Amino acid sequence: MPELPEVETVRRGLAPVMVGARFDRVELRRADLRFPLPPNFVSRLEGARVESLDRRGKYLIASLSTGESLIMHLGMSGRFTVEAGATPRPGKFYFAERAAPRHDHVIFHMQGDKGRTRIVYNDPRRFGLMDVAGIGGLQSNRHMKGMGPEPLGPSFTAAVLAAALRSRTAPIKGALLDQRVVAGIGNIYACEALFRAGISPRRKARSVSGARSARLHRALIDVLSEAIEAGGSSLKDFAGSDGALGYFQHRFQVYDREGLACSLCDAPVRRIVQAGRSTFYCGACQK
DNA sequence: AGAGCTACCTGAAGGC
DNA sequence: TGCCTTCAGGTAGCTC
Repeated sequence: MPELPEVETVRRGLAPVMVGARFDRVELRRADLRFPLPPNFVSRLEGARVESLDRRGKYLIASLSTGESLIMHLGMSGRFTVEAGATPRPGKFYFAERAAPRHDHVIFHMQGDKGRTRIVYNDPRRFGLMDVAGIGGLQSNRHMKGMGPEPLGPSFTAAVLAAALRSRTAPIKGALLDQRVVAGIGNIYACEALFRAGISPRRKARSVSGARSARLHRALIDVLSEAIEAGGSSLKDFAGSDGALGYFQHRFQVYDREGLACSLCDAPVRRIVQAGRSTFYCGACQK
């Protein structure tokens, strides 16, 4: 489901109920997401207070009062829902309230100043993950290690982007999906940024330098910023944790628009497969 | 080291 | 209606 803008939207939805609140109880429906949850997952969280909720690439990171960090990734189909109020009794009432509890895998019962909330993690495909990094262990965590710069942070410059692309002979589209080049880009925003920059997704990554890399750098920042402002993109059932739908999908210029007219030149948008994934682009506008 | 491929898992949508 | 195939916002882990 989510790329950087969607994860940021989720973060903004969760922060008000998580930060400052305490894990009163952690309910595991199943402990095998993409990976098995780490040892003592529940006991490491219960009783801890959330000091802050941050995002790194497509990961959410809750810093805990214990000094440990809870790391969360939504995979393709992960979703958080916030429910206010006291924990309902299991049974009819609970299941009547939620549409599809079948894939509710982890439930955080939070106790905050203003009352109790349930934060429900639902993930049909179970490509998402949760991990806990020990004190001081966040940077060396297997999921954090080697991740590229934050595209909306100060360390992501056109020169940094060009340097990361310099040694690569494979197509630029695939390089953008490599989280070591820049963090948080997925299939949608890779396609959209390349369109905005007028760069063919088939072009060798190392030939994206100079003015081209500057355009791509700008396009990545612009498209991600605009998507965050729009609350992300809602495909299928993606919604922010408050249930609100993002609307950036209405502004896609190429993604999922095969055969439709390019917004710049009217040529039909093409779809090709690169590294096993759909790429959408305008053959006339992108060189 | 880089690049390509498979695998993980479920559900939706389309063809017949 | 139902069966089958294809596709989906990600990424780890394997080969070459």
